[in-house]
Amino acid sequence: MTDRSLRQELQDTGPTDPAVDRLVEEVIGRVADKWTMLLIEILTERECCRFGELSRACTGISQKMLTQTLRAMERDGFVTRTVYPVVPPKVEYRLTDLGLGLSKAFCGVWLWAEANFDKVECARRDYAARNADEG
Amino acid sequence: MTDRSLRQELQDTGPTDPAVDRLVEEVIGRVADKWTMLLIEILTERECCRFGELSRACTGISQKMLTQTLRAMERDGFVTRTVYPVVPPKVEYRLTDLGLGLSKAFCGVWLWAEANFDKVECARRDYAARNADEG
DNA sequence: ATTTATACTTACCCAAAAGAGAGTATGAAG
DNA sequence: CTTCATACTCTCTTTTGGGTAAGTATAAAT
Repeated sequence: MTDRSLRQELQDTGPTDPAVDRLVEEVIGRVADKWTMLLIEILTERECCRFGELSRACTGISQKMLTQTLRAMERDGFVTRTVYPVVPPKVEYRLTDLGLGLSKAFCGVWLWAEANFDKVECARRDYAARNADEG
Repeated sequence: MTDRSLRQELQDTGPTDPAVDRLVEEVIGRVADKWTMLLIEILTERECCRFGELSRACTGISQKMLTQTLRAMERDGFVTRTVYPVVPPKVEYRLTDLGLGLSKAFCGVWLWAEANFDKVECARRDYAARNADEG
């Protein structure tokens, strides 16, 4: 894809109504979040997860953040939350179609990150070196 | 793309070295940010922008945040910053190849958001209604 | 009777993020 | 001599993010 066609693809999606713009940006702001992206990736790979499983898979997340992020994802329609009335409690999370669509959209970002994280590291080293000399 | 092939596409990218995982997640954490995404989109559409132009295009951003985000983007190698030694100052920002690649990766997310923000709104209404009754 | 397991919820706290607003440099225009 | 333009930078304050730890419910296992 060329720069030109990319620019067009972004512009051809509509007459960019400012109200729609705000809504789109709100959704982006909500979804462009590390934990949300990670959880969506995990749920894409494992399909169906209990709370504890997600907790173990999502390295570094606290219980609080996990609960909080999952609730937000449920509210936004990305996951379903199924509570089994047993003791001890059992709750299963799985992606909805909407969540799966988001997962596909994120896929490109993950692939880009996997392919380019080394370039980012390089850029940081260069920047640091440049600023040590001249800055 | 089916669920199955998406899962495979995510898994086929390598033996998932935990060290690489952490680096990838760090980059994602850095890049999955509302302002970064917005600025990359604006710079994709306009190609070359001065500070003030970005400030006007990126509704709601403060000067401080704009400077800060642009610096981080420069450090990570997504934009170049060209300073013209004139008065009043003139500084131009434009995407690097790396930044353009990221822009393409984000493209899917923007298109998804434009196509699905209404479904998210729906989901939120449903969730609120459900919790008003039963919660 | 006590422990265990699970998925939370609540309360408290700190650090980091982010906004507001003033200050800076400087040459040209009036 | 004052004003203006631009792209910051600095300081101060508020807001948010996110961690820790304790509490809850309850049936089954010991």
